[in-house]
Amino acid sequence: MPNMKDIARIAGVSLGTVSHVLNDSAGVREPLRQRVLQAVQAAGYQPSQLARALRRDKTNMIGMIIPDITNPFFPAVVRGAEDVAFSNGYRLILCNTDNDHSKELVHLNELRTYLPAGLIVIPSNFSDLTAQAESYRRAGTGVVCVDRLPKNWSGDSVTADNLAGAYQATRYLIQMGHTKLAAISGPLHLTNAKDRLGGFKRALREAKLHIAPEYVQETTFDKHGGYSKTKILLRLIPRPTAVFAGNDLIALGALLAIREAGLRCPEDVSVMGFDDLDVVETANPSLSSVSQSGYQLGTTAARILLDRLEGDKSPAKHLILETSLKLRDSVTAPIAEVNPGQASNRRHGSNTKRQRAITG
Amino acid sequence: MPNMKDIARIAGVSLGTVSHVLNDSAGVREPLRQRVLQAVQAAGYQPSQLARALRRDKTNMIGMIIPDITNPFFPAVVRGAEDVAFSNGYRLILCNTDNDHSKELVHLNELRTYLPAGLIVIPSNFSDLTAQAESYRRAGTGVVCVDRLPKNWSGDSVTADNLAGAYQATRYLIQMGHTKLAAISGPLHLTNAKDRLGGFKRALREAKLHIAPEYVQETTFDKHGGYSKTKILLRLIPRPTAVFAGNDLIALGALLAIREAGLRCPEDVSVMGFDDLDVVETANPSLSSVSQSGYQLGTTAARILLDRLEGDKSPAKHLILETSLKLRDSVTAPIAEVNPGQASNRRHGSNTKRQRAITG
DNA sequence: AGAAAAGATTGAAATGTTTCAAGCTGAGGT
DNA sequence: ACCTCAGCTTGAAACATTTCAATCTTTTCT
Repeated sequence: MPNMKDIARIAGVSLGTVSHVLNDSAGVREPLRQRVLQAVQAAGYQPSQLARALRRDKTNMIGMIIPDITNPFFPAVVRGAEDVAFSNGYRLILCNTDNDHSKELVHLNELRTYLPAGLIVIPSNFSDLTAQAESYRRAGTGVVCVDRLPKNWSGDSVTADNLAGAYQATRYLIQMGHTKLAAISGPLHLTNAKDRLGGFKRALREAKLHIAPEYVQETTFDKHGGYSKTKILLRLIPRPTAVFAGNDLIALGALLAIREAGLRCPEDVSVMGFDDLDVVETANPSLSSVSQSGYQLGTTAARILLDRLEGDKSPAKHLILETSLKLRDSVTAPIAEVNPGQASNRRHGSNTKRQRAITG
Repeated sequence: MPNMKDIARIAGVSLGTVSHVLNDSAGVREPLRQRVLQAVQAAGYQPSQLARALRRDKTNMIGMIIPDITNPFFPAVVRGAEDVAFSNGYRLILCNTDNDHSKELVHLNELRTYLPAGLIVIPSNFSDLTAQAESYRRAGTGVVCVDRLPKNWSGDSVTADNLAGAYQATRYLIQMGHTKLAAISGPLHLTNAKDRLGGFKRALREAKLHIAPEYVQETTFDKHGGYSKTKILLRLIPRPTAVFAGNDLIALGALLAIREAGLRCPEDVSVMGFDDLDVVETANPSLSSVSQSGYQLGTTAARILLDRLEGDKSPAKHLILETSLKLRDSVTAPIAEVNPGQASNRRHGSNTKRQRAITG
């Protein structure tokens, strides 16, 4: 691998000149410039990112810390971030925390020694990111939080409008005629889970519907959580006719539990998910869900970070992205109640293209 | 951030001694050792990975190049690789190629300037990895290929036993009584697609079944490909009673097309997938599939790579991981043919736990 | 006890950049 | 023709480590 010294020799100029040509860091007269550029071409020279980073005290790598790439919501976020980062010359270092804040801490500490230009983080459970980010920021490293926020977070963040999305979805369920609603929330120490439940409750309040506390269950954001909590909900009397799930995985678990209980969705129980993962379209039945764009979450976070790296000193940004309601087959009016026509209509049209988006 | 010089000063020793203590690169007498260690503790010193890499001419980062993290099969591979890499002190740089070999080339070239310790690659379409890897190897950087192989690949590789998996699945379809079989293959320039189709054809040959060429369709490894090719297959006369899909996404697309054609799966058409993604369990109907472990693909590749980095000079390894057949609701005997009892049995038991694994 | 060998410690060079101060060149004004 | 000044160009220092050769200590053997 040729280095800058080689280029300097080939072009017959000094080391400094080569550097200046490469970085536009000082005016270099055209003939010299050309000689350098040609030498670079001829030798196939590529500057060592390592040496450059050492000297500059900053790499062009972005640490991306997420709970688990295997969770179907996160890949889109990562991809969004990678696309923006890559096209601006940055690379992504991927770290999985398994939602374990001590593993997150290990990543945070070890990443430091690589001098990343910035961090994009989906915080773990009980994340201590707020404290850690402080020390990163002192070193001039940007930190952007995505999807959910750790305790006391005051830095940049990008999240979906979880509250509005859940509110809208719940209001829709109520409009369809449901009054026996239940919710299965994600872990309530996560801000996104909390906001979603908040939206659910607000819609209930506005409709003057009261539900007993056991109609709201809290669990982990996965299929098994949805499955086991749905089993509990289905034993309640009166049985809920609609379940608002904290995310799609919970909703898929709910579907399983409903089927296993010998009940049908949506005839006996309607289910509403959150996230609108690709897979819910092929679920049985296809799942109605609150749609949020993980990809956009990722691109937006990366964009904010890059702006910071380019010197944006404005106060912390808290971007909230819109959600929309995707209606499919898992929600219908409660059976033998108001609007039976609409209900049956909804049940039979299993044409895959049927899908309405209510935005805002 | 304290550096080694600070530690040397605090401990009252030379720079070299600190380095030796930290790397065990030379015997250091206990009292000195302790002083150094204490100084490290006291100052909270962490060595700069950058400087170390510059000097050693090698980072502890592993470049992971994959088509698209958003494709549901790949996250598990990445996660497997990350787990092994992380627990051995390595970090993963994630690069998406979108199956575009020129984008792959860009990544390959740019990664070089970071001096990665190794590369784990799921090659893109028409990948030129073979040539590129040569230059990496000359620089002492290991390259391991996963899931599918580029042209003329002779280096380390880890793949699933695509041929055996497809063979087994097809034989099962034949055992169930199907004679009108069809296949929707992934792009045949990809080795995994080719092997799967090979397995399919071998099973046909052994059973002395002949099918016209139009019963084998080739498409991309995604839902849309499966959807559009299934539409073609369903128009053939006689209509196939079973479709072997090149992967689960194709199979999910097939499910859509079948439903849209007013037909039912499995009653009218059985569908067999490949990969056994998490999501196929909740598909409608739940999908029978050839199961392969993406996670294990990832861990195995990382393991091989790390062994190489630790000096394993043995000849190129070509690991082939076993697959197993996961039976769910999307496959049944052809209707009104042999074995009607088994068929109806299969159709009605939609208990999610029903699932048999036939291994080997 | 003395010499040799083995082992511990050190200082400096080297890794490939960027950047800063200093020196150089050439143009423009007198 | 000389001076000034601006703009180029350069060489060297700095970044934080590893490693090698050299020096210094200790141990071991006679």
